[in-house]
Amino acid sequence: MTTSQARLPRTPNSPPTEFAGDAVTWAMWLYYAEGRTQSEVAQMLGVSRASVANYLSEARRRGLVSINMEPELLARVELGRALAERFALEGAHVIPARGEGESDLPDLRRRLGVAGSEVLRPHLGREAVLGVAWGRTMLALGQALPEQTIPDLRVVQVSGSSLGGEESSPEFCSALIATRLGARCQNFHAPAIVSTREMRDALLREPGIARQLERIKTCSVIVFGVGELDEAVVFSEPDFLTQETVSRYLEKGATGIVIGRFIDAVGAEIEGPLSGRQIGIGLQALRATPERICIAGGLRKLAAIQAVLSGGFATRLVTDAATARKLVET
Amino acid sequence: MTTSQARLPRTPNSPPTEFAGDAVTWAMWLYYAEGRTQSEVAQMLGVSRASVANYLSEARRRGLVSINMEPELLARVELGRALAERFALEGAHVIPARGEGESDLPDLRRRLGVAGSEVLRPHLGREAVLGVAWGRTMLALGQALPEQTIPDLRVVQVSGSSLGGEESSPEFCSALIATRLGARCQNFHAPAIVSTREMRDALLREPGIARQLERIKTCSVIVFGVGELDEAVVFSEPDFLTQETVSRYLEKGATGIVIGRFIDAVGAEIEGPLSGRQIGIGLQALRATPERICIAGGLRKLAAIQAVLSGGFATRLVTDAATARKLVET
DNA sequence: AAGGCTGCTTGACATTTGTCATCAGCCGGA
DNA sequence: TCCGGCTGATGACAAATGTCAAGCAGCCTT
Repeated sequence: MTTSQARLPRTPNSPPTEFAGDAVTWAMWLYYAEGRTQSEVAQMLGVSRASVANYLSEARRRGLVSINMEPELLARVELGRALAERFALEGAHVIPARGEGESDLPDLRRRLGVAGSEVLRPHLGREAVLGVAWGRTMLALGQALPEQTIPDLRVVQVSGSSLGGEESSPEFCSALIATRLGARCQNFHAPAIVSTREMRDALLREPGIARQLERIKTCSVIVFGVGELDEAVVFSEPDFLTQETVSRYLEKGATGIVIGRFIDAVGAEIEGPLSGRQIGIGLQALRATPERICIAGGLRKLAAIQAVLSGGFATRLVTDAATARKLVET
Repeated sequence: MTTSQARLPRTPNSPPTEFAGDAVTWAMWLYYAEGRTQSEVAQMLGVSRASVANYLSEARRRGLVSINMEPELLARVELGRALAERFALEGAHVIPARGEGESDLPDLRRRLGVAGSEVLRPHLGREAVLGVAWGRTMLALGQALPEQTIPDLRVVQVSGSSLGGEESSPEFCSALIATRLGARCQNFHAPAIVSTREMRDALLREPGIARQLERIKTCSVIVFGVGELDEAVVFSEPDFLTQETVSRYLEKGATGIVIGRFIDAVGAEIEGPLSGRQIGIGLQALRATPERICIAGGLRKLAAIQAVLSGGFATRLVTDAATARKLVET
């Protein structure tokens, strides 16, 4: 025989009129709406607390109460999951899409930068080597990074200099990011594009350049953006990226630009006027880097981002919800 | 000095990419979406369980997660509260409104009957005396009552017989309800309306009739419906409730009928062709009853119900959501 | 640098909650 | 009338949770 105490006879109380005949609803109301404890509710209903617990789980089962997450947030998390699944990424971070339409690009870049800095952070232990590409999104990343000092961190510029506008040039981006992280910055002392294959080959034989290319191979993580490519795009690099040049690549099916290389819709490199004249990390070397964080958003870049992901160039992606939605739909 | 154990150094884990930089979101996801315990979450985030508890309450405070009640249900409960407040009732029970428009009246009555039986139940202890009016809603109440046996319960017919259709007549309603409750039924052995005042006065002097009127005063609870009144309404009592009679009352501002009495918009009794010729509980006697449960719904009865409530004839109301909404709006 | 202040984190503890075997009441069949 | 099975409620217990004072780190002021 157990030592259980004698079962108390209970006289269930009659519910207030508004809950007539429905103890489950009554209990639910007292618990969820009035914030009472199950013990209090049990006392008010005149039943055991265990019964109240049962009523409440019944109410949840019936869907009378439900716990909802912010749908926006939920969607973003699931978009991130879906992206990672769809493109075999290690992870994807989706930031809120501001309103509709192609609204405020600078703001989008700023927010991508903030998110990117969060995604980047865990990969920046000491002894880490961070490769940095170039572009306005990378600039935004640099601006978003908090000032700190990560001991023994190295920042490596992964492509030759003077591509892009003044501020978003490779040398500036890597310098800015290195400064913010309190890291040593190792720059490329060569242009990104030269006039001839011969010139490139000669430069590659230069000890400083060769060393930089070796350093690139030691990168533990690399961050890069994506350049979109269509008839309307113009580059602030008048010497080589002329309208003419771009058109040639477009004719061959170029869909986007990663670290200065033109790729088609599935991520294959496209030969063209610039082939053999570029100095900087190649697509093979990129893919050989352990962590490759791609930061890019905005629907204009949709096709380009898709190309990058299809090519397997990224292990992680930071993008906005609107773009993410389109990406998983394809 | 306390005996508290040395504080463990913790190394917070870095979040998956999709939650980059937001431990609160990460914790929330693991806890609410994946259903893990706080301890598990704490282990995964690499923080103490107490911190997880803090994160979660932060998430709730920020509204990232919310517990929602079925809005329909919530509205009904609050309508009940509002009705009780607005009309100084002890309580009001609001049942769901089926769809829009004046849909299915028999179904509405059936559901009102079910709800009414639940509201009535707690008032039916032994020694209780239940007064029963008449009408199709009372009939529905009778049909909804479960068969049972309440010892020493008495059911009292509160107005004279043969008003309303065959089945919804006072004598049938009280008999049905008494049968269902296993109670003794005390009927009125007189018509509800007679031809002259003299006849009524004479009947009131009859011992059986007088005794029944005394019994009415002993009622501990009375259930009644509400009759709407407009140009279109027709009664199945051709002898007295002629179109002509109804018109007379309408001219005087009659808005509804309670237990056979005509009342205006604020619940005052209206003198008219039937004055002094009715046999049954009067409005004063009704108001003297401790518990007065009014069961009535449907927008056609809106004005009539409002009149009844304004007159203070009910202590409790059972109605539908659509009607309740209109009632609290006035 | 020292010191105070603020905000976040933590371990400990009391409370609250979920669960499970058990039990009373009820129904239907023998 | 008895009996067996079924449903829903209960007490007890273990697990999960909320809360608090104390601790620590960063930051600003002095």
